[in-house]
Amino acid sequence: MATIEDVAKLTGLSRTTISRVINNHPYVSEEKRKLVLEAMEKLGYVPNSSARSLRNQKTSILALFIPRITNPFFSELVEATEIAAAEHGYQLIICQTRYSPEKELNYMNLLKTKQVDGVILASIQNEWKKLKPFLQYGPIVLCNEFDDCANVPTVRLDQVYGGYIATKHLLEQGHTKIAYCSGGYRSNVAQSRETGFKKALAEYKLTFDERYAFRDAFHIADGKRVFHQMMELFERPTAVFTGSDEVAAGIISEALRCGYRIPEDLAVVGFDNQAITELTNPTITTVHQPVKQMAQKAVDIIVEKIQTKKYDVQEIYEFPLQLIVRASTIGNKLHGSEA
Amino acid sequence: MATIEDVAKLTGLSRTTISRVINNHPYVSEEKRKLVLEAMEKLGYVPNSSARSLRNQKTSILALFIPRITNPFFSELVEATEIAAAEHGYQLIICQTRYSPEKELNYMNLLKTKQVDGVILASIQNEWKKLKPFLQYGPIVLCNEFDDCANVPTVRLDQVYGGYIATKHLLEQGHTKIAYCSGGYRSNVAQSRETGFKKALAEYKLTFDERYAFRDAFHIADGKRVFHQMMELFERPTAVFTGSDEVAAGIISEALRCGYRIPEDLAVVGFDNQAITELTNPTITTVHQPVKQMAQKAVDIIVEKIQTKKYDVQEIYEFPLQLIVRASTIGNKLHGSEA
DNA sequence: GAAACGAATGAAATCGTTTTCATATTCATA
DNA sequence: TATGAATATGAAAACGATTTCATTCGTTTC
Repeated sequence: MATIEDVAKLTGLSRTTISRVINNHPYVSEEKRKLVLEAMEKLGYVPNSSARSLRNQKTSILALFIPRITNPFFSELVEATEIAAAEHGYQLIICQTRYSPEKELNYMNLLKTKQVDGVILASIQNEWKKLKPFLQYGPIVLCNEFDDCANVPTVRLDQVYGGYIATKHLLEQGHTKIAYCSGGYRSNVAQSRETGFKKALAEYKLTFDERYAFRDAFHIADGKRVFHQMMELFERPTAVFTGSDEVAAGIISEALRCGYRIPEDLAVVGFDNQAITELTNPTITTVHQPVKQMAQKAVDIIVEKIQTKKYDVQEIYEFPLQLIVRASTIGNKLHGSEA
Repeated sequence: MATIEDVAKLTGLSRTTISRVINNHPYVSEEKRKLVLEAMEKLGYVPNSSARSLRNQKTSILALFIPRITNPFFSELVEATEIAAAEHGYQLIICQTRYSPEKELNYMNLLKTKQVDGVILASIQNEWKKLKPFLQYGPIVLCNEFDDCANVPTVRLDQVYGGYIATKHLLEQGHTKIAYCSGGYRSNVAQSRETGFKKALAEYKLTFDERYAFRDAFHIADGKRVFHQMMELFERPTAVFTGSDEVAAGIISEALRCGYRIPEDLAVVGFDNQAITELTNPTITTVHQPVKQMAQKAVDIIVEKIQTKKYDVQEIYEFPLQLIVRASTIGNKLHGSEA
C-alpha cells in the first residue's frame, strides 16, 4: 500500500509538495506537479481516508437515522438522501433504530466518536433532552420527524395540512363517520396529522370518536386487521383516513376480498403516494410528500452546518403536501355515505 | 473535545495506561482502572474513531453496493445487512450504483482509500476484470449477484432452480405459451432464471419463443406496459413468468383493469415474495428468496475475510429458493390454458 | 544596490490513538 | 540470596496525512 512518503521518495520531493499536488494548492511548479501525478499513477497511490480524517477532523460521512428501511417511505428518503450526499462528496451510513430508544442513543455515539460529521434524524425515539447533549459533537438536522423543543435545523412537511386536506376531501364526499389510522403515538408527524384530521372534523361540526381511532397501523397486514376491527363496530365508519398507503392498500385488499365495495362501502385515503396506490383496483387517493426535495434540503443544510460549525439554531423549512385524488374515495360519481 | 491526553493528565497516568483500560488489556491495577474510568466519565471522553482507524488500519465500516434502494428486494437486503453488520460491530455505507458502471467503479475507491474494510456487491455493473484489481485493497464478497470468473466468496441463491420451479408450475397447469419477463440483460441472476425457464420448457418439449421475451421489466409501470405488449401479440401467451413481484403486480393490475381474468386469461408468477403478493386480488404466486439468511452469511464471511486477510478465494454458498403457490396461477380449480 | 516581495520548496509539528520496548516492582523458586 | 518470572507502568515511535514556519531563489521597486 503506497503512502505519501513513497511518492515523495520516488519523486525526490518532500511530502509537503505531494500533499500540495493532491489538494490543488498553489505554489507548485508545473514541472513538479506532472512528476508527482505520474509517480502517483505509477504507484497506484491514493490518500488514506483515516489519516485525512484525523488530520482534517472531518470524515465526509453522514449518518441517517430511520426506524426501518423496508418502509417504502423511508426507502425513498434514503435513496434521495444518498444521492444528495454523494453530490456533496459525502458517504451515507444507515442507522436503523427499529423504534428502539436504546439503539438510537447507541448510534448517536457515531457523532461523539467522530465517525460521522453529522446526523440526520428522520425519526426520533428519545426525548429531545436525551439527544441534545450530542449537539456539542456535531450537527443534528431533523428531517421529516420534528420536535418543537429541538433547537436545530428542521426540514419538514406540513403534516397538519396533510391530515386536514385528506380528511376534508372525505367530508366533502359526504362522509361523517370517518375512522383514523396512524402508526404510533410517539411521532409528532402522526400527531400533527391527527390535529389536521380533527381540525377538518371540527369545521364540519363533527367530534373525534376514539372508537374510530387505530394508532397501531404500520403495514399491509395491519390494514387488513384494522378493516375487520372497523367492520365489527356497531356503527361502522364509511370512510377511513390512514397514515400510509400500505395500510390503505391492506384495508382495500381485505375489503374487496370480503365482498365490500370501495369506495361505496368504505372510502379510503392513504398517505405517501407510493407506487402501490396505482396498483389496487380502485386506485388509492393519497397525499403526496415531496421526499426528494426534503432530503435534498436536509443534506444541503447539514453540509452548511458542518462548515459553519453553528449547530444550535432552530431554523424550520417546511414543504407543502398535496392531495392526489384517485378512485378509492370517488367512485363513479356515487357518494359513499348514507349516514 | 477531550482526548486521551486529557485523561492521562487528569489521572496523572500515561496515555499507554489509558489506552490499556479502553481496550481491556491486562496488567492494569484495579485501582488505576477505576481512576481512569472515573476520569473518562468526568471528561465525557470517548476515543476518536479516525485516530483509531488510522492506527489500527481498520474502519469497522462495510460498503454495500446495490442498484437502488427503492427496489423492495434491495430494501430487504439492506435491512438485513445493516442488522447483521451491527451485530458484528460494523457500520454500513450504502452505495447506489443506479446501474452505472462508472458510479460503481467510483464507489470502489472507498476500498482503495481505506474508508471501508470491505465491500459487499449485491449487484455488478462492470466486468469482473475491472473490479478485480481492488481486491488488493480489501475483501469483496458477492451477495445475490454473482460472476463465475470472480475469485471471491459468493453468497447466492439457486436462480436456475427458481426459474425452473416457477415455470414448471405454469407448465403443470397446462400452459404452453408462456411469456418471460426479466430486469436487464447483464445480470447473471436474470440469465440464470432464464436458463431455468428454458430448462423447464425443454422438459415439456417446448422451445423458447423470443417474441415472448421482455427483458426490460423492472417496475410496476413496466408490468402494465408489458401486459399490453403481450396482448397485442398474434398468439397471446396464457401465462407469464416475471422476475419481480412488482412487475407481476403491474401486469395483474392492468389486466384486471382491462377486464381480463387472472389466472383464467393469464396466469402470472412473480419473484421475491414481497408484501404486495398478498395485496392484489388474486394473490400472487411467487418464488421466495431467503434474503435475511443470504445477507447474514455475506456479512459473516466478509468479517471473517477482514480478519484472515485472504481475499481471493472462490467459495460459493448457495441457498435454496421456494415456490409459493397463490391464486394468480391457480384459480378455483380451473385450468387457465386452452392451447 | 538594498529592500521588499512573490514563487517554490522542505523540515518538523500535528491530529489522537495503539504498540513496542524498556524499566521497575513484587513474588515465588532454587 | 540470587534468579527468573509475572505484574504494572511509561517514553517514544508508529499510523499517513496536512499545515505551519522557514528558507531559498528570482524579480521588482525605489
